[in-house]
Amino acid sequence: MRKVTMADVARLANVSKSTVSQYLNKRYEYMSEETKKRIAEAIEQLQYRPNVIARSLKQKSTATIGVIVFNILHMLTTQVLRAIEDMCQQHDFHVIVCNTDDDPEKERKYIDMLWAKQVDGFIIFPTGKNVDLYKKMIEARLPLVFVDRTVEGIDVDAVLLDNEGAVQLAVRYLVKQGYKHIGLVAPPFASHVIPRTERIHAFRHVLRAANLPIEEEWIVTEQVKRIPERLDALLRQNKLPEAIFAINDLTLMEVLTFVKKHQLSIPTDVALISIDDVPFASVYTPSLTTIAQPAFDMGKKAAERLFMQMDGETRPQMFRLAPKLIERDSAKKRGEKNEW
Amino acid sequence: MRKVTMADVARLANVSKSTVSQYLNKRYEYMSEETKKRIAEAIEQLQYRPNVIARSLKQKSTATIGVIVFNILHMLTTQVLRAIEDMCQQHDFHVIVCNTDDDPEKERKYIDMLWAKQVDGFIIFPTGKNVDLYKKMIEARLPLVFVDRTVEGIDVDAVLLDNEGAVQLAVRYLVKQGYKHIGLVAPPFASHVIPRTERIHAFRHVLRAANLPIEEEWIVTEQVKRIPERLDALLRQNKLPEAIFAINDLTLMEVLTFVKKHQLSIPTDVALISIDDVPFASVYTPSLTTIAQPAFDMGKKAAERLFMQMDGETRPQMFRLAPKLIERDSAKKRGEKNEW
DNA sequence: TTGTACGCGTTATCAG
DNA sequence: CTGATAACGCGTACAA
Repeated sequence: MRKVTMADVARLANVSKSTVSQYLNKRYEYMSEETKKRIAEAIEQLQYRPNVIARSLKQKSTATIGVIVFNILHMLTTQVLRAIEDMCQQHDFHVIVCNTDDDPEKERKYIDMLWAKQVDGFIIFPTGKNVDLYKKMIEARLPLVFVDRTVEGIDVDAVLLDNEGAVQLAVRYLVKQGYKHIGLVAPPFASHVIPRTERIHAFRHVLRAANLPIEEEWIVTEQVKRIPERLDALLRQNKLPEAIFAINDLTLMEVLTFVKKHQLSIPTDVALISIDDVPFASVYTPSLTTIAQPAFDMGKKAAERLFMQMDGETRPQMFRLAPKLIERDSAKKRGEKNEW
Repeated sequence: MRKVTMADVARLANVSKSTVSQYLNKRYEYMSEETKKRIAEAIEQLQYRPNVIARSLKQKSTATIGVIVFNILHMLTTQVLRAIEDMCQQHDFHVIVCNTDDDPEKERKYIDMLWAKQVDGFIIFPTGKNVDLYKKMIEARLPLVFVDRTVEGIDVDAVLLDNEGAVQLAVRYLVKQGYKHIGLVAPPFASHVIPRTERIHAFRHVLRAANLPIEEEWIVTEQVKRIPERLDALLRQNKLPEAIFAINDLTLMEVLTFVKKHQLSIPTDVALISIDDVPFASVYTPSLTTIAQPAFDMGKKAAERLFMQMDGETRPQMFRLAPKLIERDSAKKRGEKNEW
């Protein structure tokens, strides 16, 4: 059961390989109907499938891109990926997906391997720790788009959330609803994690601009699993802020764990808003007010830019996509009667 | 800036291509230190990266597998995928991911394209509608594993949830907690959707075995978006069952929407259990009792079987992985005081 | 309109 | 220990 090749088809159809090739590439302008039919029959009879690998070798294009993410289990990642895959589908491209778990070593290995595999481009959620490699990719003119994070000193297309805008949306909303004592909950500060850094930074910025007090105790940046106990401590001291802003879905979960444990009432005891529109936001009681990331748009944009790069030279650009406030009940006006 | 090839390295190192090739493949047994060094230097200087595509052509292996799923956005899919990717990472394999949206046409196209791309194997969540193609794949000895669903008449490795067991776990638990009037909520019946079919079927079976009444009105199989209204109707007629079994996460969401709308109290007004351990199960109030699918194990098993097939012949086998009851508060004993 | 011959970048074989 | 040379399967001038 040897693999059938073009030569086999040619032999059976009694023509040469090139004729078969022309046929496959629809260059039938000068081909007799008779020949076409014979080739078609031979292909059908032999169940011939062109070997794209061989073609790639010649044409220097694999119609495949590599997408390197931290963890496909994160909702944002999944959605971005889905959007990328949809775009690729339209261009008859395929997507190779790799998880780095935010480990620079894994990232390096994946980039090397996919590069060797001749992928036509990369969309990466960068760990930020392989600056030399990123530079080499750019030097080699490998189409490349960063998503979610950028890396200082790397001049490349990047598609990010407008984090400052997201924080503004959240904090201003809380303020408008009458909350003045606002806390933030985030994982530990890490300068290379752009969204986190920007959000925490913007938080201070926005509070200051609104003339609100910045209480350091209310800026909880902590290992995710230890967030509930940090909040516990605040509660014990009776120092819980009136409202909590969770900077992403992971931290939101911890806040909810805390809230549930103490049977606090939202938003009466503490109001709640978060970035990432979690799927259960509307069925939770009370329904959760969130700032949604335009995940699909981000994926779409990233893919678009990548295809533009593959089509020809473009200048690197940074795109900040707009977040969206989805108002529900968890941060309703202070003192206002809640209907749930 | 032409791509640098092995020939360039050979020229610079003053050896032949074959020697470079040997070097790369670590066949240095009879190679002089001197030569080794020269080659190493040339490679470094030229920043040479072997072209895996060319190698694949020769070796008939791409170290790449195709994974074809309905929709990467589903939690089960994401988790299975993550497990597959982890396994592949260990074998230095890559994963191409494709979404079919349960459309047989898309599925056919993807299989054809990936086949042409010479992937070394397939893991598929099959739509079930391309029987001829599946058969051709098997005929061609293409390593293949089905996940989540099987297809009648196709003799191939398949990794599935033990659906009957999952339903038993759910219903027996409800019964043990004192519930007798149990309803089921599911998307519309469709014979090729194995999990759904098996769960609905098993539900009747288990009820019968437990000598419980099978009330047709309580078996709600309906378009997901219309589920709440179906439940509304039951409620209006005062015919709501004591407990509801949602056969997956999607339907669970609809039940929760219904519950929230009417401000019903769980489990007092209606108890709730579902298949799929949604991420918010423990922070919801009350926390949700669920039947968890062993998604990671499923992915791992599928990948293992695929690698076994690639290693040599194996006999097709069906694997039924065990679900797990995660007891929380949404289906606590009828009449028992709840502490949330 | 079709066939010949060569190139794509690598590996395998076999001399030397 | 190293180097020619022939594949691998396909695309494409160029020749016929």
